[in-house]
Amino acid sequence: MSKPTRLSAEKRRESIIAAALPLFAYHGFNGTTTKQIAEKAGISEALLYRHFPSKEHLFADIQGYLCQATHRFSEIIKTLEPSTSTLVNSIHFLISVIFDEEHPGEPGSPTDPHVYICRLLAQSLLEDGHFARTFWQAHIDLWTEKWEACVHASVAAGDMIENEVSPVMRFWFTHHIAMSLRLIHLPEKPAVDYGFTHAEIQQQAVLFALRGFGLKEAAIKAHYNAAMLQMFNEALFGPS
Amino acid sequence: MSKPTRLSAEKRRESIIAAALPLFAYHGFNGTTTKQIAEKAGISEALLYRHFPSKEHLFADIQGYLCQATHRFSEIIKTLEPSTSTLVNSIHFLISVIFDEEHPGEPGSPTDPHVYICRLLAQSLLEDGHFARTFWQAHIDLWTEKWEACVHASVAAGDMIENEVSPVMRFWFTHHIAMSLRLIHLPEKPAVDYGFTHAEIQQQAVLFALRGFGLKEAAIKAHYNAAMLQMFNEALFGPS
DNA sequence: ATTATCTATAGATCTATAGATAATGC
DNA sequence: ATTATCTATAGATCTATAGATAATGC
Repeated sequence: MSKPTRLSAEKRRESIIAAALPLFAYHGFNGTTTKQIAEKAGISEALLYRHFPSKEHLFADIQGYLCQATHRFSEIIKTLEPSTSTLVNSIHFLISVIFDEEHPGEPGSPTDPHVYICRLLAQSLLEDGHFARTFWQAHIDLWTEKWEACVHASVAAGDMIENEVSPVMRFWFTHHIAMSLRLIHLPEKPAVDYGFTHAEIQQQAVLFALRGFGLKEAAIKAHYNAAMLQMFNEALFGPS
Repeated sequence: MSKPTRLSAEKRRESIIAAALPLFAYHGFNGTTTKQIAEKAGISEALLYRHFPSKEHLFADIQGYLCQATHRFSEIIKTLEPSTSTLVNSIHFLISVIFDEEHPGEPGSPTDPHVYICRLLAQSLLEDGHFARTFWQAHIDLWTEKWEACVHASVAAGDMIENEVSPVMRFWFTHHIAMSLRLIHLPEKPAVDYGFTHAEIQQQAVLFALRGFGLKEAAIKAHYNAAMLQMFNEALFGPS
């Protein structure tokens, strides 16, 4: 503790960011002190200020770092053929990705950054919204084109009722349901007691969204199999 | 300014709460100083502490004050007969109430407290969620019973496809769409550019929700007339 | 020789209180 | 006599910097 390993500038920067991210996410910009960050990173406050000119800069750098979209899915998406099936799977996937994030054991444990991102997004919406705007622009643009194609394909296949709601808006509404669910589950004790398990809520959200899109009942029955998708997910990401 | 009117304890308390609410809403608990509150209320910090033992207490009292549900609608709701029509109107109304709140001119202008409530709810979700839980419990319990009745009536009338999603959950999903829309429009520049006007977004959200509920196309066409409801709203609440 | 790191501290706030003063109501 | 209000300030933080020291790499 009093003998911190000496790191290269780059590594130290990263270690400070890694220490600061959970603190900012859980306590907000104003609720986090440079002292806390330094302590968590195992360094002095002075060193923090050698790497970042100010607390604001550190915060901005963290946000910038998170905006570098994971284009990991980008190529997978391109390979998917536009169809009802792809649409259904995508809706399920979208809701899962946003709503499924497991709670980190202790605040600050090395979990995937999604929990932190959701908190920072909400914080951003309470401020000028700049981070949220940039983040969504970077990430969502990858999807919309394929989604629109899926809607058209689904209508053409007779699986979906043609309707006046813009395909992109339907996508956003689905996203928004998942986002609110996530926000409500941010506190240790969820802010709403729905009376259903996490899996049930998720499944019902997907069904609501599928109907919201205008999918016909027969198509839902044919293409949406929650249990199967659950297994699919577990195979991909490991059991929850 | 330097000659503040002398108020009764009760009136002064209220004036402090009125001054503090917008500040807390816009800058958060940590982002608001007792000095700012005192200045806005036109009093000294010392007086603030005569009325509230601490900043935390003031904040808690504000939240408590906001949780006293406006039971204004409570009686109206009781009179509504469960029907497809009532369901459609309620969905429209729910989304309007949450999403429609106009932006206050300057932060702190005496607007209706809804804008502030939304911000405080979001802040609460980033903390322990206690305020959000209490607020929703107080307000939403009024609705659910009637809503379930509407869903059953609608199914019975042949307007809605019976489906496995819990009626209450369908209500929450609708609420959640509106809440996310509101959150995204909290910043002066909305965090998402949907490419539609406010009215268009709202109308599409209602249609998405109606379909999400399982309403049949014929029933939607028969009962949902956005333009008419808009006029209805304006007659009730004045033109926006 | 350069780079990473620390200790110590200045200067600015921020919450909260002590103690004094002015206005009201009986 | 009571109640509302103020000025002044203590004590605790909090951000950021100055200046010194220890480790690395050529």
